[in-house]
Amino acid sequence: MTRLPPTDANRRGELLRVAARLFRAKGYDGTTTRDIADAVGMRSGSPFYHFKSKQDLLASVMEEGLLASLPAAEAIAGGRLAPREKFEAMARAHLEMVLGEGHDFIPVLLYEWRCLSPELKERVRAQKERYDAQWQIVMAELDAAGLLPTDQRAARLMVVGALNYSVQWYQSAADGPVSQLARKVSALFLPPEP
Amino acid sequence: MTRLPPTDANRRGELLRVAARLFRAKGYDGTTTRDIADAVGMRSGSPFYHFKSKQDLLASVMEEGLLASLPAAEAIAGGRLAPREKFEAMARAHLEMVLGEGHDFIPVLLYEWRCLSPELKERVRAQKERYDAQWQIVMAELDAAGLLPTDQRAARLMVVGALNYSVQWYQSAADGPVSQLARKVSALFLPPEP
DNA sequence: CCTACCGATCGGTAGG
DNA sequence: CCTACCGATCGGTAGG
Repeated sequence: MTRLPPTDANRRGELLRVAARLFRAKGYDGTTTRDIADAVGMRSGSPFYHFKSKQDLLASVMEEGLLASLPAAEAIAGGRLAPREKFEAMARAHLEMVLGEGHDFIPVLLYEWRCLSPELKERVRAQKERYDAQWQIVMAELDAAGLLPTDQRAARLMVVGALNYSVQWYQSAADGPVSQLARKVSALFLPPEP
Repeated sequence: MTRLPPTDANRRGELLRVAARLFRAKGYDGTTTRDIADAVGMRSGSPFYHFKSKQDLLASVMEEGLLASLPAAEAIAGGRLAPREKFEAMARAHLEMVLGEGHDFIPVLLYEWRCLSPELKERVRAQKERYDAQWQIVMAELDAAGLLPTDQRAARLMVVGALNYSVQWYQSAADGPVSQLARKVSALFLPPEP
């Protein structure tokens, strides 16, 4: 581990990481800009040198999370796996983004959405929809293979909901690794293999 | 509709209903006790005549929601329906508590849990566990009938997660009535009928 | 339940 | 990025 010299760019990155962690743990309204400044060793006014406002920091956390999640999702959805395996791979990647060590960005997106102003919602929405579109691809292929017992929209929202809710209860000790959880999700949602 | 004379008891009830609505819409930390007082036509200090603190009001909202949900859940779980029908009835009741007109209490429980102090969490937990226990009964009967392709705990948490997440996307116009959604949930989670 | 109020805190800014 | 600060707001209370 070499320590980088502090630059504007990596100070900004530190603020994003720390803000994500605190927003997740205490909520957007429950976290003060002073909490964030303290956690990175800045004075209370200094975060506003890097971000226009507290809301801007929140939106940036969400964008960062989506930007980090998209490549894996696109690779899986656009790849050549069979529908069943594609579904499980997508579930595993999704769980990783939501439960993985230091992955606080997507939970913030999920739970603090209403704290964004309408304009900032618009700013984040485009990338959010690009992510949802990957799930739609996977669900459409399942449907085409006769593996979906209900309509694609309802199925997708239920699956994603079940995965997202895992942040509320998952403990790696009790529930096993993420890959094992993904297998259970697949067993639960898809009809048994013939 | 007859208008009741204002008593301490029904003023308290008004505060609970209004607080539930505002906590759900704007979050606990995003709602001020002044917002709540305004919405029921009181002065800013008056809610504290009915509740010791803002946190006490939050915990009371949650308890109220659980107290209202428990009878239906216990009737279904303890009833004589076949496992498949019992599951669907439970899902419908759960969706009703989460999506129904004026039912803001349970969503507050789901999304503002972390805002409670440890002592207040303890106060609410007992009733919360009583509700979860009804789901456990239903899942155990499904399992005994060979209708669960994975372990009961994981299945229960996924199902409840999928149902709870519906508050984020459900629109009665686009998604149909709750009873129809419950049927889809049942089709998605349970193996096809022979 | 209202009046009148307090102490603390908060997001944000000017100037360097 | 720090210093020094402001205007606004917030949960809560004493006294009636």
